[in-house]
Amino acid sequence: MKLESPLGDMSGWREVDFVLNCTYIVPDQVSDPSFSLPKAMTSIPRNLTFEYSTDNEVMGVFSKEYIPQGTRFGPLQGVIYTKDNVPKQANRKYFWRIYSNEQLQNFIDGYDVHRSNWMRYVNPARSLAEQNLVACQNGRDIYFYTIGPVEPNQELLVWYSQEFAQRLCGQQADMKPSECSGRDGFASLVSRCEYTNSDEDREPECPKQDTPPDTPDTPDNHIMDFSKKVETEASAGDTEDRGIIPSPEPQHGERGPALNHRYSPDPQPAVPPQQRNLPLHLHGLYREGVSSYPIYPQSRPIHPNYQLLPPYGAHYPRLLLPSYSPPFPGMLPSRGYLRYNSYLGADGPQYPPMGQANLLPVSLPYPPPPSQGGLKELKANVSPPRGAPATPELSPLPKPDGQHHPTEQSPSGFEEAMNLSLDTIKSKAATRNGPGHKSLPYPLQKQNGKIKYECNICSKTFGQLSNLKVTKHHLVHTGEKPHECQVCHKRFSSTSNLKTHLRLHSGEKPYQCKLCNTKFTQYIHLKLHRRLHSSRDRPYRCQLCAQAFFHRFSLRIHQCSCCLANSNMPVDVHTKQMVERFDASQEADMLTEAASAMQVEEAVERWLDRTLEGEGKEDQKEATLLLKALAAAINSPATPVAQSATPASHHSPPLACQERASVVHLHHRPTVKTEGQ
DNA sequence: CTGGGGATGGGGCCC
DNA sequence: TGGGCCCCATCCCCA
Repeated sequence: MKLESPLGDMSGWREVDFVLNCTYIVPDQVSDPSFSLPKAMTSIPRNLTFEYSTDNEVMGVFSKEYIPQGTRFGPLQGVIYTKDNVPKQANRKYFWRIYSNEQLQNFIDGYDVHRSNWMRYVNPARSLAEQNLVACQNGRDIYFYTIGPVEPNQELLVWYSQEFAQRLCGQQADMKPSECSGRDGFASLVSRCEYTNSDEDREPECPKQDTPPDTPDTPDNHIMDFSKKVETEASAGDTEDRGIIPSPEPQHGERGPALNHRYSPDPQPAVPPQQRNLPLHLHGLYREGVSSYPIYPQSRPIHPNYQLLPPYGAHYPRLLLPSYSPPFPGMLPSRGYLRYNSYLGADGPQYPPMGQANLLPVSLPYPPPPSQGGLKELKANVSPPRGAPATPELSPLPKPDGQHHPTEQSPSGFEEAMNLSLDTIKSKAATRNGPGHKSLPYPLQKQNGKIKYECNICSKTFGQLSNLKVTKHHLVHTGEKPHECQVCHKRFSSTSNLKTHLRLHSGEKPYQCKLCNTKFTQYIHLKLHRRLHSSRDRPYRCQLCAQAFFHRFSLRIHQCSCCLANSNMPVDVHTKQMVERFDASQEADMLTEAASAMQVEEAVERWLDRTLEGEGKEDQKEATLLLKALAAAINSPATPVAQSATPASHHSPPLACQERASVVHLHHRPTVKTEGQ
């Protein structure tokens, strides 16, 4: 079922309309300034991810989940140049023009990966059909708006808003696609816009200043001139950001859904090499109808089995998407680890501190931006995610040239270990590595003779003799959610979480409170709920100390260990607490009140085994005491106190009498599975 | 403010 | 060794 776009047709919208009708605001991730990855990498919102080429270059930006129409990303960040202070050596590949009152006001230069944000990596749409973002200037910022629902794993592809294009190209904006079809046509149009229209006609007061003539030092100053950008980037050895080196990419129309899908097992485009030098960035846009923005996209081909989620699902409970400030990119893509890890090389000088874009004060030719206008804009939540390390980055600093040195770890090894897409894991394990392929990107340490695996992102260590824990853990960093609910298509990082979630659809509530019959889908909820019942809800009360229990057998243990058997001794507070804890445990809950002594004993042992793992010697001692208390409870004859301690409604014989014949074997007895009632 | 309940991250066991 | 599964603590939202 395809849902109607709630905002309808946007084709006639002005930039202000996008501002006022923006439905969701997705701020950039706020990263720790001390984190060494460039801001262009770390700023990508959590619901987006990078796509990487086999050379670990950023090929584009993809959605990780459903993104509704009218979602705003941005603003674009970069170095601000006024038209007068553009350095002559400036590389203009990532220049964006900011206009005020139809006058060129300044440029935003996204070239520097430390001062620009993720938006520099968004590719231009090469057809109307594939476009899903529109670039708008709001105030003196540039934002990208979704012009239709964006499906999961779909590439974000942007084109200018109509007004934006008109500012850039003036009358050329009305050109029909046929007049400008093809790459050369677009390039020539851009040149006209740059030199004839914009600079001379529309901005006579600042001729050529925003587009100085070609020089060997600035070979690609044709803003938006795609072909030049590609050539120069590829030839100039631009190692600062290797992500912008063109990667194989099919022409529009040849780009199939497989390439658009992140989990595509074989993203190699089926185009001749000579056709692959296509632009990766908006500034060299090639597409038909350069400046028109006439038709909002028909739906792109999507995953054939995908069904649209409700437009305002659980991930969009509010206007603002949650924004974390991870010390490492929680948005690291599945394949991105390869690149990410290249930044975590073992040596090399530091990156310079990330600069902050020096944004100019806003002087609005348009209505004020959301924060000042009618649109509700919430403050980004910059608190770190749960589980994020307090110390953000302990790994070795990256190489400044971004070079990857896969000597000790082959790219395939990283990819194998890190890409937790099930498809990828299975296909690659089957086709290339096979089972037992070992390329662990984790430092292995030995502690007390045991191998420890350490996550090289957050330095968390895992003790199990398997890197499984680490790969599971790594989902936290990659954001990968390989397990999908077939009902609502929500994705989860683990099967367990998915299973829990499925109970919501099935209505199954397997955990029931014995006292009030309230049912829960998660055991922890029952456990929390039980705390609500005050002692008056605990029907089994000791008449000596007034302590109450949920279970009669707990009372018996308590009486024999704390109040009766040891009445001539100081009350062991710890043992008392242990009995109380057991009484509230799942193991105790699983027993009926008519449970045999052996069943109670086994339940205690199970609970002790589970509870005392990792606890100290004192706890072990208390466990022993509890077991002794249990033995005493089971073996001691019933006492008048014990009888009277049980509620009148419970006239069954005391546990000790019931099971007098039972022989207490605390160890080495067959396991009796006790089912819940 | 409190409790219900969904989601998330993670540890451990079994096969 | 790794996939599946269970369990748990915690966070967060909402009524």
